[in-house]
Amino acid sequence: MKVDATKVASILREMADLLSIKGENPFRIRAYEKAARTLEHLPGDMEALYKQGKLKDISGLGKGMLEKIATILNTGRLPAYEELKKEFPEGTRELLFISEIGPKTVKLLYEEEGVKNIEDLETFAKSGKLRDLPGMGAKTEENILRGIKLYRTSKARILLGRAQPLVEEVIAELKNRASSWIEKISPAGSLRRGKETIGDIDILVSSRNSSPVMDGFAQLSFVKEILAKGETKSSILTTQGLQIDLRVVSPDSFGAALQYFTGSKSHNINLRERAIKRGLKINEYGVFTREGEKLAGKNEKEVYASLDLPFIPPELREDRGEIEAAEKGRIPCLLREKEIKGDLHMHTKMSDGVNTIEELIEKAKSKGYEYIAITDHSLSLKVARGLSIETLLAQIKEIKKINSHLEGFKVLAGSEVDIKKDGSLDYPDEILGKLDIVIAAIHTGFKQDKKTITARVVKAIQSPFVRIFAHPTGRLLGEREAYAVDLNKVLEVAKDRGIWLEINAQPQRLDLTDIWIMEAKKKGVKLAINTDAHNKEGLDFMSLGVATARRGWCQAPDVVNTLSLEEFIHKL
DNA sequence: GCCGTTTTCGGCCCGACTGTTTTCAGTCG
Repeated sequence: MKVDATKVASILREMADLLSIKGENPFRIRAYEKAARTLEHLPGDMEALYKQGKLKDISGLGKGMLEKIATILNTGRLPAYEELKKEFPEGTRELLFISEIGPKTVKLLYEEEGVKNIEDLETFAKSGKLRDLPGMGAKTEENILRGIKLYRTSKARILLGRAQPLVEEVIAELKNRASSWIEKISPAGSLRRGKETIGDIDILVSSRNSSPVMDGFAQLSFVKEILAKGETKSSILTTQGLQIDLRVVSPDSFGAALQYFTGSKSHNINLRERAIKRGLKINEYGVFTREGEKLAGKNEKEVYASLDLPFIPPELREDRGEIEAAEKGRIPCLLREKEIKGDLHMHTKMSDGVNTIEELIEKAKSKGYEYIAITDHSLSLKVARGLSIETLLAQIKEIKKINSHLEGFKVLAGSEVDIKKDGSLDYPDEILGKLDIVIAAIHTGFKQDKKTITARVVKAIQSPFVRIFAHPTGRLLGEREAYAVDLNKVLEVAKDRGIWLEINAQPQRLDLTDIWIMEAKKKGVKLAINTDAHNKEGLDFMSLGVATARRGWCQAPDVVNTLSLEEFIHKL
């Protein structure tokens, strides 16, 4: 049986939860959590890395964890895990997902009252007996019932592309209600780190008087329920069921608080451990000496500087080696959106888009681009009105004509050509040869096994006409898993053949993912950030693609569409 | 369970808010 990193990670994570219910040493639990997180983000084949002895070099994977991984790899089972599951029935772990309920409460409920799943809990709370347990009361009972309801209706994480406009609205309205008390305001949390999905929204404000800001926040038009309201921290639930946390600090702590609330959690833990080693203490108010003297806090730069580190961009703060890189002065100068000079993947109304080529040009020019590629769908993709050969030839002709009127801007005639199930391309070579740029992509047969689909992609990108492999994993956030393709193999072939991999900037795709972008960069494979726009507004998704690229440590030279028109033409 | 520029034992990030308590435990991020 083949066991992958995701499977091992989920076992370790489950063990962490069960150990916490058991009341084990919290640091032991944290070790399991960290190991799980590490494996979840592991690029490449875990088993291969294990066999090469490379896993032991990863911080957080010690002797004990490696033994467990080995046991799972060799036997497909883990006795320690099975023992734990005997102690606490299946449903008890799920109780942890209910807000207000933590490990202590689960243990109490299970051992004292035999509550072993959410249904039991609901019955027990409704009977009014929960309030009689030690440390519980009527209010807690009510909160738990609300938590159960929330859990059942809870929506998944929301897309970065949806969270961003929402947070802008919230900030605008908050400024409206408490403008004279707000000095600075900024999103924090995973939104600021540019993560592809967001669990809840964090906003930070600096103010000399928090009460009016908190009052304004509690009165926002989005508020369905106020979950907490204090001097420095308040939380609301919006009408759409999204949680928004607001923190207010004094201006001289804004940087420390922004650093702290931007996270990630493990980046912060690393930073704090570093502070301790230096005899310092770091919290959301600043960096302090043992004697309590404040060394930094006003802005993030001085917070990092007080720990002898250069500023680390938020997108890198994921505990993926950024602190070590910072120590060595190797924080890359990350790609900026204004460095993007073109967009190589978009659709017109000839296939499944809504705008004309001219409308797309106008929008692209307004973004300061020097070139775009028109890449409608190909022949056999009927659902997206793929272009017949005749229509494609007519489009190429039209583009030529348009180009003859353009100065300092060029439209490339392209196509998003389907990779058919056998790996062949959807237009004959003589047609592909007439195009300026060919993007190959998979739109059917997602369920092929790893070997088949990898061979299919490899065959396609060996075509001399293909320049870009689009949305390489095919995932749709919240809808569809990535297909089974072996990206390590694809990267190897792409490197050999000089194929560019796409970072598709559609909010639901953001594909390649940050981890694989890092891997592509490591292997020397160039990337193209494209919006795959189906209307002209869609070109604005570029910022999401850039954020994802930044999370993958990309610099301008890693991305082909940062090249000027003149330079780019030579690469085709 | 992990880890080491106070290194093989003894630490391990830190504070706010709530609800239950008469001083704090549990949860959360």
